[in-house]
Amino acid sequence: MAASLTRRQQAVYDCLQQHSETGQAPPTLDELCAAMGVGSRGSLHKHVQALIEAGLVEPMLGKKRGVRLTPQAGRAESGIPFLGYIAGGRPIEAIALPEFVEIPERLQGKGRCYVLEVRGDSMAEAGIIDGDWVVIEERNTAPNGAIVVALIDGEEATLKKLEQTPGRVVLFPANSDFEPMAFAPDRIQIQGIVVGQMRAYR
Amino acid sequence: MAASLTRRQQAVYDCLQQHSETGQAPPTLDELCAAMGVGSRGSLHKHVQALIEAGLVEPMLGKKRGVRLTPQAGRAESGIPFLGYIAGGRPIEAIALPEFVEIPERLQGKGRCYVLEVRGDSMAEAGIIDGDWVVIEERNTAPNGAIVVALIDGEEATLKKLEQTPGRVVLFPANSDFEPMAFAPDRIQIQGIVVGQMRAYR
DNA sequence: AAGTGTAGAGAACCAAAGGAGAACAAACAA
DNA sequence: TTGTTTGTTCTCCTTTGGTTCTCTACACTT
Repeated sequence: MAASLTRRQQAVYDCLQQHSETGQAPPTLDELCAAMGVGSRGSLHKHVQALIEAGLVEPMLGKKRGVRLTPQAGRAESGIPFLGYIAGGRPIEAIALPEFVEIPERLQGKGRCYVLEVRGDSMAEAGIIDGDWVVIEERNTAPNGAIVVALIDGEEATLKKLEQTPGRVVLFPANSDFEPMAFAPDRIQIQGIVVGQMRAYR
Repeated sequence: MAASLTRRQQAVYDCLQQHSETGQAPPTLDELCAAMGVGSRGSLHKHVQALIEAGLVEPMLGKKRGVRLTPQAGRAESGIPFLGYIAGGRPIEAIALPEFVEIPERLQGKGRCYVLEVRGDSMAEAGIIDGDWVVIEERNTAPNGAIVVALIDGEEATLKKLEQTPGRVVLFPANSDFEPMAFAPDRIQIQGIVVGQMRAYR
């Protein structure tokens, strides 16, 4: 996506951002034309198309026509949200007001991601220890062997390695002090998988 | 390579750098001409070409036309450099040209930092495993218990936990398959300490 | 004086960027 | 329904800007 924008594309993008800060509804192409001194919708549309391809702007909602541009909502704060803490056997402890943290692209998944801080050493032998941050990609399925955030009976959230067979789901801790746990599939709900991890030494 | 810039080339380069510090989009040749009091694009282009060959400036992205000069090379990138690989018992294996990676502030030290990729599992029990990236803060001293990049006899670089007593330096791996190693202090040179670590799951 | 390297001017070329406007289609309003 | 709005696609055109070229001028060396 690194294809950099041309001048005009940049100008259109700036204009959209500026407009979005006013909190009003996204502009129509004609309004944008007027704002930028362009006489033709068709011309402007090319730039907008380029922005869409660059991933900087979201196309119209679904299939509806007669709708306006929506300059990608979540882009305001860059980074991904730090949501709280995860410890085996308790619900995720959310913090009141999520902060946003900058994450190297390398650690990010494709979908929506968030960050949790790990409590406890139940995954220590997989290199995830108390106080580490894990980057979670929101998903409800996961391949065998992945480290997942699993919700047990809708209440306990836990970080474990996943092994599924038809009719059985086993959650493996990576710590010989803990035992693997087996469940019927309908008791387990996968909330996301670990795509990245990091740790600060202080 | 960058040995001999002519006076005018140097001037153009300075001008480019100065311009890049304003944070604005790179100038066109015409704009550069105006800024330097030159009347002809063709003349300026020769200098720019020389800078490109000297490796001081990146040419247009791909062969895109209508695009501007991007004086990439010499300037300060955001992020910190990824320098290469560290494996116990070998010199740090540097990569040809360092890339820059964005690192969350949380993982950064106060001083100059760089990133290395860890080879091998000699620190596995400290949660640092093969393929992890570690953020190193450049220092030549370290407190006991810190994980450091240590240079042994000026040649082998290794990642170990440090324990110093007067007259003796012990490097502890965090893996029971490996043995601690003790050295006379003058054989060990500390190159930096680990301030952060991260890992991508793929 | 001849040769060499640096510097500028200006013309010509050409592909990309940008724009105008028509025509069409889907959504909506009356 | 009909007409209007708005996004989309298309063709044709102008402008912009990097590239290449030749020609000239100056400074310095041998």
